[in-house]
Amino acid sequence: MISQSKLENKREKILLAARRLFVKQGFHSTPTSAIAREASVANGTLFHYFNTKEELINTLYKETKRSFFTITSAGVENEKNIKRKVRLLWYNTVKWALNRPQDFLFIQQYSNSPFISQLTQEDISEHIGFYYDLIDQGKEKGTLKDIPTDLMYQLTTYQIYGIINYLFQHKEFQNNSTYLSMAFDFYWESIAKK
Amino acid sequence: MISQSKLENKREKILLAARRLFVKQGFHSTPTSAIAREASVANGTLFHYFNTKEELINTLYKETKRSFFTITSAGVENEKNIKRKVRLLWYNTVKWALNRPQDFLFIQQYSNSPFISQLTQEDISEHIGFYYDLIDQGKEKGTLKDIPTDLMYQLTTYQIYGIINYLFQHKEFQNNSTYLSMAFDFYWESIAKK
DNA sequence: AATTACAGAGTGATTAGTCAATCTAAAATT
DNA sequence: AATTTTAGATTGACTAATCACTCTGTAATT
Repeated sequence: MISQSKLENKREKILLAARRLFVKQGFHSTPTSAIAREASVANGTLFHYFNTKEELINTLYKETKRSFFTITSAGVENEKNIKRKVRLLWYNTVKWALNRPQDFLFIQQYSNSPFISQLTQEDISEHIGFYYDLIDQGKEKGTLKDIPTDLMYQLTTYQIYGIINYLFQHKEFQNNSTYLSMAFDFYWESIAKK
Repeated sequence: MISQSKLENKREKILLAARRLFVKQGFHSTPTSAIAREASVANGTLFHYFNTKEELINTLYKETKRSFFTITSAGVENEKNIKRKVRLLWYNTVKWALNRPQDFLFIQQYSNSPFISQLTQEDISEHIGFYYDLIDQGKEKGTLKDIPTDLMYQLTTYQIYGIINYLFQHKEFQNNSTYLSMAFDFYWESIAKK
């Protein structure tokens, strides 16, 4: 079906254009007209695919987040111990962010914005169980420190944000495996039981 | 001079009102008219004190940030060793955020927004030296781990953000000294040399 | 023939910022 | 001490621009 592919094409172009502009200027200072222009479609076309600007933003967020979870959790289940699971998750996450800086910046910006709706909150908790289970497993086996699961989740999430933002500012280290390895060790030591 | 005090009064009222609304709704969805209304001043008065909305936002950011540095670094110089300095800084920061959630949320939101101007960046680096020096001292004395100063700064900053956001969600722990102490220990262990 | 994709001019609402008029209070003059 | 002058504070109606979204017509697809 050609129309189907065309359909997906324009919809996709609008989403990509929106993300590019949102990251650069923020939601509220990016008019829908600018998004349409950037996507090379007419103003009305945007509203053909998304009823409101808010719906566009929420869709973009949800699709980005889903892609994030799919990519970063790939293969983690197959690793045989906690440390290897955590390491793979860490590397997947860092690589994801470096390969798709737009996505990372968009999510970071979005999750700190007062724009967050219940929808978003629910959407997060949909995937969060995966992380909580991993932390709980690690604690049970005595591999990870015995601090509250949700606290550890929060702290490690922010720590990864930290390293990613650092790597954005220091492009020279992005492919430096020694450096990345050091950063992971720092991370691991902070959560592993001595 | 009474007029002087009145002057400061309205300016202050506008800044406070702006922060309240920005935290709730974000910059771009908070019209200047709403700020004026919230501050109980006329529309024109806002533009008497701030030439543009952007100037208002930047002023608010700079004043909040200055207050942050003043409060959180209070007394740190007088502590006798690195761990005590770091601990005081940590507690000052956490308390600052818990006592002034509006300020914290505003800064967090602002620093992740694409709104950041060069001005802002310069403004940050004005104070950042204090932290860098502390980290360097700690590394020299062998108290802190030997990882790049700016990386450690980034990681620890985000880690504190993490714990603060956690405490916002778990008000029951905000005055629990055992809990705070555990969180600090976690923090300290992650940066201290074993 | 019927449905869906797409276009882009058009609309009412909202916005940042202006402006001319009024008020206030202190300084200058009598 | 009483008065006038002056400078800045404050107001809110106003404006030009911009915005999200609609509507109507056309082209493409089934």
